[in-house]
Amino acid sequence: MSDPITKAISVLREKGLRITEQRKAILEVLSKADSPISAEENHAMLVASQCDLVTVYRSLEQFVKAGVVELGVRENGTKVYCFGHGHGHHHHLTCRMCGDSERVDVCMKNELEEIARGYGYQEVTHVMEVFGVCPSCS
Amino acid sequence: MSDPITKAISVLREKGLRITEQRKAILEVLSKADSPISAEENHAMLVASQCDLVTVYRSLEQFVKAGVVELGVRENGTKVYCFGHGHGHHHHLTCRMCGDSERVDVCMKNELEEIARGYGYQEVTHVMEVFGVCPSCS
DNA sequence: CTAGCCTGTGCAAAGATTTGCATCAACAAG
DNA sequence: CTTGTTGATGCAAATCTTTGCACAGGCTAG
Repeated sequence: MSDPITKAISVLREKGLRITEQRKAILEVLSKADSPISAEENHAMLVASQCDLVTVYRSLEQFVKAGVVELGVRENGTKVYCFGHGHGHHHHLTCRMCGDSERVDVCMKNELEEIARGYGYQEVTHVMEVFGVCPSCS
Repeated sequence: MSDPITKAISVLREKGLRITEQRKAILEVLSKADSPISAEENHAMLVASQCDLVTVYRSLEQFVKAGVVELGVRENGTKVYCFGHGHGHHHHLTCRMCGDSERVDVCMKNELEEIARGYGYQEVTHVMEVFGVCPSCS
């Protein structure tokens, strides 16, 4: 049960999503990546590209909605995905040269929600990504 | 000189960028918008679509690099642009229903740079967007 | 185990954004 | 004002992502 994939699958089941070979393969790829990856990269890493690229896009979107996968953005706007690894919401510090990334646990969630409430906004969410040049690339 | 367009133009000149009719038109549209807008929206608002959509994409990108325009992201990943209005770096609280947005002057710039430096990262930048449902839409 | 419902998948096509390349024109120098 | 350099533009095409639709297959109830 400590296996992140097994865990993700049970969460998906709870949410009423179906477990298919394609989705298992996509999760498999995600668990092997050590940095957040895009839908295309995920598809390329599937053994023998066993499923359609469109399915990867759609599945990742579902995983994010279900809360088992975290969504991020590259500096150029590309969406990237990674496992939450139990920490849930978090952010990344990504190298704009090599794409490597570090987990950043700082977050202004609370401050932001307070400010938003000040403007009368409800259901507040946010996206944040940090970019730089890592030691190896500078 | 208090005119944001005139100001933007002089900055662009300083940076060695050329001032064309197309770019002036794009800045004009940007100055009229009261919320950040996408490249496509900007193009649609150009009188008689006087320039190619591709040019709008490229020009906005240049404006961001030159620092006269701020880049944001919608919740679905679309890039949006707005004038910095002299406040320079800032963020937005955007309604996910109607697209209206408020300027948010809170920013963790300093904390983030410190953290990034802790990992040995240089040239740190970040993107942050806050989303919610505004009073009129809820 | 079987049947049926309804989600998930693949294909095709639309839509959004980026890139390559030849031509055009802004700007600096003379 | 004229000219040359070099960045900017438009068109076409490639790339990335989303959407529509018919069919296949996961899961629940019997």
